[in-house]
Amino acid sequence: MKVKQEKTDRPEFLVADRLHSAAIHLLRRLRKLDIATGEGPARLSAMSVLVFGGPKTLGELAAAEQVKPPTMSRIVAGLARDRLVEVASDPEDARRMRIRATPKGEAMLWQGRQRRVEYLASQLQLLKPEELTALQDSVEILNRMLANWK
Amino acid sequence: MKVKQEKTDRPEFLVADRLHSAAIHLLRRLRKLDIATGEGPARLSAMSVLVFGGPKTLGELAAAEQVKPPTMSRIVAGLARDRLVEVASDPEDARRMRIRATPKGEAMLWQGRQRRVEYLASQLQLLKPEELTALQDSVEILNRMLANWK
DNA sequence: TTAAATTAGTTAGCATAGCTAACTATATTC
DNA sequence: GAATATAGTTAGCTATGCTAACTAATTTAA
Repeated sequence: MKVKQEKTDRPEFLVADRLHSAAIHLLRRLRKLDIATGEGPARLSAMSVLVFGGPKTLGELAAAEQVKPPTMSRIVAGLARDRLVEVASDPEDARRMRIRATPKGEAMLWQGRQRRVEYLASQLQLLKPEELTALQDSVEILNRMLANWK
Repeated sequence: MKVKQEKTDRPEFLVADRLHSAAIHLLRRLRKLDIATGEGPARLSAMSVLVFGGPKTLGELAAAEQVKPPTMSRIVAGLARDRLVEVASDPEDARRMRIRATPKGEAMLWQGRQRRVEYLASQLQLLKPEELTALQDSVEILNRMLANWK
């Protein structure tokens, strides 16, 4: 362990590792709440893109979610089966499909978000106000960084 | 959308949602690096617990990773098959198993971390120094919060 | 103006990772 | 010694990721 000390002491190394760990454990816990909505994280994330970003083609959705088309194809099929999205073919190009959230889908997303935030908020209460502020800022830094990744 | 404005304007709501989104997208990207190690995130996370926390029983590992025993049982079986961990029965209690990382397992973990940090570091260079510092602090706040969750 | 190439999405089939229910084996308790 | 409790496993389901190979539609080019 001692010989590897120089490696672990590099600050980006530590940030990378701790960030990885935090993301894994955060998602594991939030996933349990999401089970109550009856939908998994990939579906919720796709719904979120549709609700906040408006209708998208399958390819656009796959790109936004950084998954391959077959993966998104199956996710959309599931959402459509549950009437959370509506699929229509693009009149301009019959290969494309327009995917939009239904009112049912929007409602589901709001409820899930509500559930998540109520749980998270109860935990955030344990933080000092300045910690919450710091976290808030960093989440935006993180999201900006993620948005700019190649 | 307008009618729901009060909800979305609550700061914890926004932090929760953005954090959720950031965690999902961060993990999707890191997962792609981890593919190069030939191991999935659950395996890497379990290895990390073993390497940094020392040998554990299956139940302890499952608890640390917040998954059910059957899930961890399969993960450990895969790690053992690949000789990344060694399993020995506890002489005190034959029901228990002592799971420890092998040198091969430790090496794999170091390499994966190395790969991750090199990728992350290249992205972190795009941040201002004070943003990196802020992120670093917040990751610790987050990890503390996660550690204290019931 | 057809033929070739490209693009959008689907289908089939594989792996990982989560779960519950039901099981085996060992320890503990009464 | 019998009943109960505990540690892990096995079987089988779901969801989510992938690649390879396909269909259908559009665009490009001969």
